[in-house]
Amino acid sequence: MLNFSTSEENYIKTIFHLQNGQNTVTTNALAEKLSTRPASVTDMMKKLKAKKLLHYQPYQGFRLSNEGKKVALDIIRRHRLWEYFLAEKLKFKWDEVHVVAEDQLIDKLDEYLGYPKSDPHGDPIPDSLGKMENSEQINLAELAVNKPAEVCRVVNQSDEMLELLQHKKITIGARVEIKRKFEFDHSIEIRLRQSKRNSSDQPSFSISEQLAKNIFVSL
Amino acid sequence: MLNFSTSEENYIKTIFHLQNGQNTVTTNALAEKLSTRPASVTDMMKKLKAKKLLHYQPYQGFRLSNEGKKVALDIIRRHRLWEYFLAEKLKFKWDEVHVVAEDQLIDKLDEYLGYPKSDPHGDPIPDSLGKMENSEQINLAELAVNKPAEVCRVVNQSDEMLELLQHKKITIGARVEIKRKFEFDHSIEIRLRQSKRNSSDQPSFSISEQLAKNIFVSL
DNA sequence: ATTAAAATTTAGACAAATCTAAAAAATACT
DNA sequence: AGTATTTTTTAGATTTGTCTAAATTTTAAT
Repeated sequence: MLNFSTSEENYIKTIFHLQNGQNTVTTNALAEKLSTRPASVTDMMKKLKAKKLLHYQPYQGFRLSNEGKKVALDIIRRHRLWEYFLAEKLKFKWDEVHVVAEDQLIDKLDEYLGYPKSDPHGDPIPDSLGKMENSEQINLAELAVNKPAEVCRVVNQSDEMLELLQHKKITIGARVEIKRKFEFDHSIEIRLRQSKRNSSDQPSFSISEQLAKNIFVSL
Repeated sequence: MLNFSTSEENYIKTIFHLQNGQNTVTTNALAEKLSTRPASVTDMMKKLKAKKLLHYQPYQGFRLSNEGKKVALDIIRRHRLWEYFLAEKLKFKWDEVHVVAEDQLIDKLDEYLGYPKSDPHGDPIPDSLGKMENSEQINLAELAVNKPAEVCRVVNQSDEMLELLQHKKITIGARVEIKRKFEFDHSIEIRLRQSKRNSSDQPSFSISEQLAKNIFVSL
């Protein structure tokens, strides 16, 4: 099934409710229900007709096609399950569930979840005042093998370091991971991970443990 | 705190992550991270600067203002709590939580909630195939006098209706009966019956036939 | 210190969703 | 039936977020 914008979904859902049975829905009725202008309704009707979600002849009103009804039911299902969740789990009053503001919702969700301090990836969750546990930064030499991390600080500004950073394109924010650690010469083999765009990994290269200790990463 | 579009939020969150510490973020870095074009980034930066969410001088990179950081933390909080919920309650794998599709989400939510058949207003919830129970319900205006029934659905969510429900404590599942119908002004006198147990009746009150038509009951 | 390359911004365009004002069609009213 | 009123549609504009291509600024390299 295709994808619809929030606006399209709103129109579809509202038409479904207005066209009890097989009645045809009028432009004005729909405009009023959606608090919009008749002209906007007409515009949208053309689009929904083009997507075969409804039957529509100019000046004749409209009704959902079978496809449109399917979409409507899917939308209604989502909205009602969501409202059930708000009332049943987050303890909103049953007549509040329509107009729950984002902030309220998040605070209740936080409460419901038991004020977790970090998300499934281990990233810290700020509290409602924006306070967040300092995500611990560790130096690159201490990073576990194969664990991607983000370069967040470089404390040594020696020529050697700057040379390395520039040459290997290690920048703040770059994602890196360690491929291997070599005990015998205290070097580590690392690799930059490009963003999704360019998903082909860069070649790996080695740097000394000494230098690595000056590069800080966060998970 | 003001309101931001999804797009703006994405930019703010991403800048926050890129500018670990007090570094300045570059146009290209941001464009790559967001899978968009540098020109689009510049456009958005102008907007965010106008909203005082970041410091920005052309060609000089940008960093979030204090206000911008506050907004970023709020966004991050929401996203991480949501991911925590997906993983902890809906049992998504920790590495799936980023890219959960709407359909999957709703099906898991349905499962988590125990496949409820109606929402907090008593409206039936379609199943994943779009099938919906239509239990025989009649509207309160059509209920016979002195015949107790159970409120199972309220279809009109106008302010007037919500006011009435709250004031008179009419809730889904409440037992009601009609004491009299007044033809002359199209009003009906109704009374809530407490549970069968406590049969001490509440005071009765009148509501318009018009409103009553929007309250559905089952016998 | 110029020049070449890379990064960034501007200019101009487009799609989505809305609006106002005006035109056209349908309906209601003598 | 013929006019007035209401409803609906069209035309043209606006806002948001994006894009491409060209211009500009910064940085790197000889």
